[in-house]
Amino acid sequence: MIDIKKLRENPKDFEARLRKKDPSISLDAIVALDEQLRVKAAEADALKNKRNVVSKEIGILKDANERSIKIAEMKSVSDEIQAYDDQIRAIEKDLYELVYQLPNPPHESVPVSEDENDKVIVRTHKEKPVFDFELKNHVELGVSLGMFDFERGAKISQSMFPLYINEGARLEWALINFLMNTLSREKGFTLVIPPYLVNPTTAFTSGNLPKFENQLYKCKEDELYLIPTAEVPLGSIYRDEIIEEEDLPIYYCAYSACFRREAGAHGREERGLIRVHQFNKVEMFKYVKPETSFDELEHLVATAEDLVTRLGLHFRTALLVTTDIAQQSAKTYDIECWLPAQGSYYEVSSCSNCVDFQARRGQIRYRPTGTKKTQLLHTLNGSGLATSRLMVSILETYQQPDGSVVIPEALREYMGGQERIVPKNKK
RNA sequence: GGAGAGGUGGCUGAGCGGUUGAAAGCGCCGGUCUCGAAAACCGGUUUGGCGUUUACGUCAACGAGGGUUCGAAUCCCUCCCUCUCCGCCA
Repeated sequence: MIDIKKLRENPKDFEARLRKKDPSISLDAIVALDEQLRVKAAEADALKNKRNVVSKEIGILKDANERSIKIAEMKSVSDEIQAYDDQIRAIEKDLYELVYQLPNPPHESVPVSEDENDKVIVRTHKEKPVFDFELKNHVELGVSLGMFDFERGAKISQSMFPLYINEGARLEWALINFLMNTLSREKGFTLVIPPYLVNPTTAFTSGNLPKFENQLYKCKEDELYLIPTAEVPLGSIYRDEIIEEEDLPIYYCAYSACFRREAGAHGREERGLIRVHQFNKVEMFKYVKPETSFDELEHLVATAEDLVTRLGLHFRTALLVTTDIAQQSAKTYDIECWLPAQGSYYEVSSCSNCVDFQARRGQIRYRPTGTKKTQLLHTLNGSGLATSRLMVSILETYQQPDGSVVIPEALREYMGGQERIVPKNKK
């Protein structure tokens, strides 16, 4: 959520910044409603003050006549206040409906463009692997190796709900273990197992509600949403709390299944595991002091890059343009792995600095040492990493001419030393 | 799921219709004392909005949201959460 006080100071400037993200944004209605709200609230406050003062007098008055006169007088004041409060509620409702739709303004360092292809490739790692045989894509590989069964997944649930079997499931768990171990043992992240179903306030804090409700699975009876990423529960751990400065920064990581309705279009090349309704991801989340948040973002990206590097994959890191970053983010880097059979790069991690956008929604604050005044802190999130996507890149990158797949060295200790996944008929 | 009890400031815990934003104790911060510390004593110690701005004024908040009332932490309704007992269950 944006800072309405800052908006008030210079609406045109604020609007210009927001338009870099979404050119259709106009703040005129918000500014007008905010002005109305403050006028009404000031008038209502004056009346409430009067009522408070006189009500106290009534409490100590002995004379019955005087009492009933004042009570009658206050009765009409109260009616007036009631009318004001009704109006204020209506204005607030209109105002916040609009404010909740607004995205986080992008940081100055983000390239301004409406074309996602204008993203800046800031780093690449390793060369593209070269193959001297005909490549299979991850679906062909995974199915022939008995790792996935998409038909039966659809039978059990729906299409785009994958079923991992045998070495598919083992490799997925190996990846998750590798990521969780590395982040917790070497990178200073505290391990978390969060709830996968969250209440509306939690989904609001992350930024998913109200604007993107149609992307979430909902348990209507219980007013709960299935999480689209562990970012959502991790970001509400300290909601409505005040943290001491000395306790910052706080790093958490969590594995979770992620559930997304993916309402809208998907390309036909997004088969297999690339875009599914349920996938696995290890998520990193940071609570930090505002002045450190952009440095923390660079560290977060470096951490994610290190994870991909250890898996021996070719990837590139992209700084996304203003119109391509998520609404809650001020600046986002994507890490894109090379998918040799598809001949394209695909996102395996997205690292964002949300600055105070989520902190304001969730009232997550800290108290700078030696001061009385609290301040909103900054939150960051990054995939570390999306294992279902990684699986695609690993299979396609490590495939062999005989249809087997070599297991990346970093994962072997989590696979009981196994070095290769081979087709059943060759075992 | 059934029956009962309860949710108050960093914590413990009073208040149950009228100077209570909230007693008291603990904790914490500052001061006195001390070579220093402890003890003792004195003072301070929630958060947010609006307006002026070191000070200050005012509104709001006692799980959340509604309602009753001139006036609500206190009464009523709905929801959420915690605890105890029973049931069920990995």
